[in-house]
Amino acid sequence: MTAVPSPADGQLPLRVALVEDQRATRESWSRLISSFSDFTCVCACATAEEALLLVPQSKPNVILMDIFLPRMSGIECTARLKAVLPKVPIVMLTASDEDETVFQALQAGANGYLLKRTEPAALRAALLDVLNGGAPMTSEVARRVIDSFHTKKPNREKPINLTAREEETLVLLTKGYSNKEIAEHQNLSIETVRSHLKNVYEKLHVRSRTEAVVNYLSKQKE
Amino acid sequence: MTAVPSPADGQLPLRVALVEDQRATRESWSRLISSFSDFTCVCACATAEEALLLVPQSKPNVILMDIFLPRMSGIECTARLKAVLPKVPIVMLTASDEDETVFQALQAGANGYLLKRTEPAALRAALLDVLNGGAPMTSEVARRVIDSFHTKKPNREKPINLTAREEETLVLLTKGYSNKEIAEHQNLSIETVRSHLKNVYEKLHVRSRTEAVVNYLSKQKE
DNA sequence: GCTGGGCTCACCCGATTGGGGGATTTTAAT
DNA sequence: ATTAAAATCCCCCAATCGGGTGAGCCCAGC
Repeated sequence: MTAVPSPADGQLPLRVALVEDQRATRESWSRLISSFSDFTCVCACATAEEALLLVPQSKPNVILMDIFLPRMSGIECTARLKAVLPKVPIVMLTASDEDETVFQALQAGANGYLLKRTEPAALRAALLDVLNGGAPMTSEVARRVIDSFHTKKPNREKPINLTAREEETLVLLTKGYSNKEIAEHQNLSIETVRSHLKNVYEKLHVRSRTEAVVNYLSKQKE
Repeated sequence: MTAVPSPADGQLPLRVALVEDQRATRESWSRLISSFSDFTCVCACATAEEALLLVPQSKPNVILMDIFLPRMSGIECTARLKAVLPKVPIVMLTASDEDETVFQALQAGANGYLLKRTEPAALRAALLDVLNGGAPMTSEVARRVIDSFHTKKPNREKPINLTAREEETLVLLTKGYSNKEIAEHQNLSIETVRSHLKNVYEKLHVRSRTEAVVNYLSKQKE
């Protein structure tokens, strides 16, 4: 959609920052990136701490970040860099296939996710993709991300029929209101609110407002 | 990773089912798919109802589903087909860029998501991708999916320092436990729990357990 | 026309919660 | 060694909450 940002859209090579703890990998990736005519690796850091210091100064157009770093993880580092450079896309790199880290990284602000065994051509494509606002991912990773959308829904039960008032009351509950506040908010007697709430509790099989709120909010998230 | 499933991995063409209400589009896509030597369009339905009837019989290896269908949406249809054919990947098609539908479709069980203006070659690649367990998406869509992981964080405030015990107590609150239950769970006096809770309330600037829970859960979601 | 469900409200009662004081001990940091 | 913060526990008190029971009112469907 939008054109590649930053370097005046001219012929200046796109600036890549790399964070990777293993020296051999770091150096070979750095060389690989600079070998592309339209890219240059302007920063190659070995640790998260170093990255926080040097990456912002190197004014990169895109950042490649290893997930596993000593001490501070690449995820934490991603979150912190995003705070300083919110516009610069960050692509995570990982050798392995842990499920958890994918989401943590994405939640930390990562824009893409690549396995380290990516081919040079695919790496270049991914860099261009993310610079154009895309979200490069390998098939496997995309699959896992998508899977997180279908996650466990053995929810074949009845959808629980709350009446209009009961629903309203429940929603106000989830705003943190007390019964009195809900009553005022709806121009009802406190007793009526309590009455609706009793019905809600029964229908949701809970015994307290907190349980009801947790129950309701967790269903919203799905 | 895994090889393309089903047709004995021999030379049998891969079976595609198509659900698309607009006749012109449906027929041209159907022809396009069958024009690939390794694919054949075995079913082209105009409505969700028709799809629910014919698609399972046509034993497809993959399903292409338009999002916008008359009466029952492609999303609802996807959910129902997934109930019958859980293993068959479904790729959603859409002409427009609505944000909401993406997630609804993915939650309904869609495995990929393509814009209709996809090139023939890219369509073929996407079909192969999803059959190999990938999750084909255009850059734009992938971007939106990824964005859903970083949503809203104008949270530049201080991170609120809860002590270990306070945090534990708060977490148990969000499980819907009462003070007594928390006390038992942690082998503490109820008074201690109340004490921690008072501190939590003060730090979070809330006045009730429900507010604390809402506050905490909303931060988790980000 | 009757019935049932939803909505409204009321009263009682015991348990829980929130807010206000403390006090003591353990742990960590200076 | 001194100090500060954290963690533990206690008591009091008023307010809120959860559960039970019951009672009118209105509207839609049979």
